[in-house]
Amino acid sequence: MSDKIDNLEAMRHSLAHITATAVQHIWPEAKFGVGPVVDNGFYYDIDLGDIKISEDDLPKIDAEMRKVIADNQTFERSEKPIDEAIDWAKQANQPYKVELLNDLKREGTTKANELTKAMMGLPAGTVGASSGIAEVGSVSFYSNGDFTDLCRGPHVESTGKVGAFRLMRVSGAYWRGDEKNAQMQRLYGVAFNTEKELRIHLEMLEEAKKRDHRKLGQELDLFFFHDTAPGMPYWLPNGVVLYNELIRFWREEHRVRGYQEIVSPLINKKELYQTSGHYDHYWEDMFTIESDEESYGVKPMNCPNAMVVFKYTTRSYRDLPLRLSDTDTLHRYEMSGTLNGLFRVREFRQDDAHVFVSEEQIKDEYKRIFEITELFYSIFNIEYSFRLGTRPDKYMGDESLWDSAEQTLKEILEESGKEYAVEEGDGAFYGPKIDIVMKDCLNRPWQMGTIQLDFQQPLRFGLKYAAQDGSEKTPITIHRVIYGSLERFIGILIEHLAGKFPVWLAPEQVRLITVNQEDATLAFAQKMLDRAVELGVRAEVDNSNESVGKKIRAAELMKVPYTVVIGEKEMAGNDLMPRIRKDLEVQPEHKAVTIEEFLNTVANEAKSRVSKTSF
RNA sequence: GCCACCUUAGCUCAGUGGUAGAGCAACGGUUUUGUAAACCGUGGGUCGUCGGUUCAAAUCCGACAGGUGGCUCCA
Repeated sequence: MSDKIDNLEAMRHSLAHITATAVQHIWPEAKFGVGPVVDNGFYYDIDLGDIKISEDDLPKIDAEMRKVIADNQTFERSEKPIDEAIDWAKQANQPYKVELLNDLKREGTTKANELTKAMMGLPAGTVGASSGIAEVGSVSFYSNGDFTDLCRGPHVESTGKVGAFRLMRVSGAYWRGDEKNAQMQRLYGVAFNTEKELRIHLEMLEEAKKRDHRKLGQELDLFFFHDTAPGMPYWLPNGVVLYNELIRFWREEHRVRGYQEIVSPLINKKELYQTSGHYDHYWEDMFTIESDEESYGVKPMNCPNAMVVFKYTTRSYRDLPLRLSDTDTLHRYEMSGTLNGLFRVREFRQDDAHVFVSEEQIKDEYKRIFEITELFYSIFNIEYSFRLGTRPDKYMGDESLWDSAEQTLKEILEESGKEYAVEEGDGAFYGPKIDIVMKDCLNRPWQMGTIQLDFQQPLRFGLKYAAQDGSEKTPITIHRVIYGSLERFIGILIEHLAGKFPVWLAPEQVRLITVNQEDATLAFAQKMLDRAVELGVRAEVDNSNESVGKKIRAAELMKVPYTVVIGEKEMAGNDLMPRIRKDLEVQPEHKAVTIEEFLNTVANEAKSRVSKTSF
């Protein structure tokens, strides 16, 4: 770790501290939670009772912070034995700090200190003020001016040395992340060493807004949301092209890899979910229907139906791995506050498949699935990472089975040589999983694909196959999606490409622009359009009574890959000079081509799903 | 669901107590255009919904709906 990073860390810590200082100056009754450093900045959780901080209060807090900074107060570090610290916190009327300290006492400060040292890269056993590590049994405090806060540090020397920052927003946050606890108010800030870095960060945020998939979804006429169905997208013709092309690609690649597609009911009796176990774990998050005195659930996932399909007929070891895929529409009653454009919706489709395997086949099948993953994610050239989710608090089945399943997934990940993170307790209730995570334009992580191991549902549904030795065995199910949901994937795709889709995905691949409104010009354009349609190229004619410049601009704004102007020259038999969207260009000077060359090239590019033009 | 904020024409936005405005888009006309915005004109809004305060509400208050940023949740 370089000094600069350490300094940035200390600086952000100090700013969180200064935020608390300012809040206490303004609202002396404030009770403080925690104020950690996060990506690009810091936050502080504060309980002000009935007083609600709104964004209008930020300038006031900011001004107070800058006063403290202008004072250049020294951060005085001190240590207290844990019991004294608890007394201090009680006296200071800081119940959250008392709670933290009591927990620290229970866990032992040694462990906490060693953890801190590990984070700071210091050797074990280091203690004392110079290292910033408290003696065993003690905790550290930092004081500046009239404010003292329990804090592990490190801090900068004085309040004047904190670089550039900006308070960004305020939001609610549950104490210790548990919704059963009191809701506190969280003040967020970003902070950098220099004004310039801060400015660059803020500009980046502005740029990110331009590629927000919700904004581009509207500008490019891809989809919209409506009060009639919150959280459920209406897909417009342009968006449906994207949707269908992605599914077409998926079908082609899965068909050759032995997947067979099924379709199953969207509405199922509650008994199905009782059998699968979803009734106990998921019923509250489902849309439900009472009809003919029966209770139905709108399906939130495909697996129970896939189990039914497996059980439909006798199965043999010869059938395994049995790979059943589907893209049925799913509904989940997500909490209103969590809905977010295409990233979290209540209605969506997954590029789903359930692979039924014997225990010996798990590893090999996982490898095959990893290969598919690699293919799909490399074609879009978007960064992704793996995340292993282990047994959650709410789980089904016995622990030893979970442990061995988790071990298997770890081995698979290790063997794949890919880096991965472990998220304890993040598995599905029926088994551990490997998730593929991608980031949106604001760097927020989203779970995309997921590959889950399931020993439970096959047991619950009583799935059996005839083994080679004539015995009956229960298969294991691998649940897997590559894109994740088509909705979320399209959202990520829009943001990463800023709406500039490769030719194979572009809703409109070619726009023909007429120079004038003469009948002959229109007829010529129409003939070229007919040929394009014949070759499977998605083309449109813009014959509006506008200047060529304006029509070019319109095509450019819709991010159409190819624009061709049709006028006297073309009609006289001259070659076309297609205008190529900048990001597709391989060379600034493109060559003239005949209509046939042009349309065939576009058709081939779309078919081979290349990301650059060959003109 | 929780906290804060937002909702005015198809879109982007102005309008803070005296019965609604602009640009773009749309439509009509003039023009007949050569690679990112020709010109003139026209239509379009119960100011998210419902209720309240007031002589008077887009504007103040409340509820609800939808959305944004977080929290929580996340198969």
